[in-house]
Amino acid sequence: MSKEEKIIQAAIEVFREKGIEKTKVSDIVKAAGIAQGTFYLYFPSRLSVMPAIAKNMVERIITTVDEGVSDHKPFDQQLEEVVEIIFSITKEYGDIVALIYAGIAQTEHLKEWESIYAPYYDWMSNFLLTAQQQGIIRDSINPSRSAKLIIGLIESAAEQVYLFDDSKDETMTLLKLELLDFLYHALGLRHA
Amino acid sequence: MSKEEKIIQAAIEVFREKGIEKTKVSDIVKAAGIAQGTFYLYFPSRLSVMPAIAKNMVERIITTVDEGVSDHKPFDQQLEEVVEIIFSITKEYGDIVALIYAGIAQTEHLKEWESIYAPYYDWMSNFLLTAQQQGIIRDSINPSRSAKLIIGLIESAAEQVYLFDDSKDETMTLLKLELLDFLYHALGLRHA
Amino acid sequence: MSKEEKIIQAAIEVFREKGIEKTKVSDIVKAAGIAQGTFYLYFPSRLSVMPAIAKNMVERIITTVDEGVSDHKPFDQQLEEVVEIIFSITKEYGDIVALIYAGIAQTEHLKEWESIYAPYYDWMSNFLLTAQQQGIIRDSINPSRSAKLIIGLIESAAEQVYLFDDSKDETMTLLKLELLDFLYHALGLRHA
Amino acid sequence: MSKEEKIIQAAIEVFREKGIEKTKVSDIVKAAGIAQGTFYLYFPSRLSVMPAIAKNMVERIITTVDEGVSDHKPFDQQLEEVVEIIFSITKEYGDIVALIYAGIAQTEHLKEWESIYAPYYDWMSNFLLTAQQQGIIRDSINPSRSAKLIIGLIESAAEQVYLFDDSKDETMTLLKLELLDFLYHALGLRHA
DNA sequence: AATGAATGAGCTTTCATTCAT
DNA sequence: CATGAATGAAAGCTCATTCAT
Repeated sequence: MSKEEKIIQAAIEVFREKGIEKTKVSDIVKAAGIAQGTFYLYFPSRLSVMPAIAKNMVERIITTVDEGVSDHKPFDQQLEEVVEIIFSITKEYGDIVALIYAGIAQTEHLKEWESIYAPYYDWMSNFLLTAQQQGIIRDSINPSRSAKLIIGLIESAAEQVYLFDDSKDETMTLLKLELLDFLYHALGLRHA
Repeated sequence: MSKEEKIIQAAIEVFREKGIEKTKVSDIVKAAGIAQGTFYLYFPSRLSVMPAIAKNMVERIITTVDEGVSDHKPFDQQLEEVVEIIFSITKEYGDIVALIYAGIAQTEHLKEWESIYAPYYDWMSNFLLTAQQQGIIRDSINPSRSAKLIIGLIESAAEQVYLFDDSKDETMTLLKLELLDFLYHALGLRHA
Repeated sequence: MSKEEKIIQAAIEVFREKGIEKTKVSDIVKAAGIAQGTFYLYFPSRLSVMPAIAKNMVERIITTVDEGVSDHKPFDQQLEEVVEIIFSITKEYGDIVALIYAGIAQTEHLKEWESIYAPYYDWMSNFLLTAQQQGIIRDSINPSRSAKLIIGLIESAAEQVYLFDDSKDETMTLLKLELLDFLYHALGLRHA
Repeated sequence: MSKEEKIIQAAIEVFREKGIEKTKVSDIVKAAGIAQGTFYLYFPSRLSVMPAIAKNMVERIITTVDEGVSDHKPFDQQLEEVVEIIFSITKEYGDIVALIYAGIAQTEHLKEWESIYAPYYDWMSNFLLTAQQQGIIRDSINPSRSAKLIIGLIESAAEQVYLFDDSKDETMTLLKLELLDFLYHALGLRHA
């Protein structure tokens, strides 16, 4: 693992543990097993790790979604899988993603967030396009625009559950079902 | 305006201008026209203004939504108004809300966010319930759960446009239309 | 003694002891008996004390010269006194003046040095003018321009002796005599 | 040009541009086109280039003076040439000499300054001695001691003009004339 | 001899908080 | 209630120096 990767991994670890404001560069380098100065050979300032972390996280998310969806299953079940995966990712990484978003929001890097998310939106856009071409979802859907809506929708639902709610399992299950139903209707799902 | 309110208004102003991490207590008190020490008579620490700001902001949002929706119009037009309002609120306040959310996320106050948002969800929930009782949206909608979904959906769409996009008007209009269409389908809208 | 004066006195003391590069703000505040942060209430940066010190030093020098010269004595003896005084000031303060000049030279404050020295030059200029009006020194002397030459001359001679030479007393005495003789000739001294 | 010379030249260049405190070893090596570590093969520490630079500068000065004075001209014109040269050297190198002196003053190398200047004083001393042997300047002059006085005098006059003054040409010309007149009288110049 | 990545001690500066008035 | 000078802990960052290659 390169020094840069070490720093990113260590930063993720420490940010999760202590939050952003309380994470010092000294904590990161200690966790990474490198010297204080070495940090600054790879990142020009404390907060500039943020976009790198974000990229790393989003890549993980995309990989997980991409690998987690079963190619052969019908679309409605695939969509269910997508929701499941995003919920479970949010459960696992949601805090850190929220944290990082917060961290980026504080810097001048906000614009980068968009490009970091781009491949995620692309994946969803393709996912919708395929379904549309097979006549499974309504023709009036614009895949690329709806991709953003859907990701926003699922993520915000997941955040509701994991970040704020006292998260009784039941609450989560119910919201997830409501969400799926919502999505099916929104997409005009026709059973193929 | 009481000193406390002065502090809150000043804090909003300064946070917007300089971001959270870069806003010092000294900036806030200067903008508020009070002495450094006075701040601590009203708030125990620098970040403890955050929840107060949040509350203030969300109250404004709810008021705006509540007053902005025309009682007598049909539901689909009301929904359009809601979307319009949330978009325009996000345009105006989105940066500060994101900031505050970020600020709160960094503290132990995260849980408070939920209670601050509660009346907002309640409003939407009632809005849906009314429509449902009038048979305008599908029966299978659970108003309270869908309220959260819808607010999350609309807000994330608005953020897409205003925080990240280069926001050509066209982009915004198209996403808004897609969103409305999405919502109409999701809610199983029947013209009354 | 005001906090600002305390800082200046302490800074002089510490700069002499440790030199400029090795003097930390922490040393100064320790010597001044104040808190680290208090320093920055009075001076915006570590090196910005320099001009203040310089001013203080030059004021001392002028006072010493002014008080040290006997009004009633003949000019040649007064000039001897001036030389004596500048030599002894250089012995006492020369290191710190050199240091400060060095310190100022490193900053953007160099121009200030001129205005700090101005009253010193003025004193000398008046001293010469008086003598000239009494017909004691040649008429072709321009008091204001020669004032600068003479101060530069005496100071550089004194520096030679105290900063570089191994400073045997004899060396010093001889250079001082040479200097006086040099000055008498230069000024075209006529015994009144 | 050897690596060592490259370093010295680069250091001169960078010190002039950025001042001493702000010049980093990394700046010097970049300007010299060598690697960071290579610096330490030639100089044991950052400030140890200083005496080398000083030596280099003073050698240049002596060469310039020595070559610039016309052997065959009468003494008073030669002296005028000396003044001219020292003024023009100060104009060109004065800042860096002041800087270096400052730099050396901060280190333990101060004593070296004396030996660096020695050949300069020697040149002037010989210059005076020759004139004295020809009966052109007064017998009571001690060439070696007056050499130091005169160099100090001319240099401080030149510094006045170039480092501090706003240096109108007129100011400079007048001070230079005053200085020459001052010197002629001081030396008891007799036209041969 | 030359390199340049890595080091880590240590600095300046900031700023939330306190408290005597 | 209000003030604002004073505090001092704490952290980001720099950069001279080293050393494995």
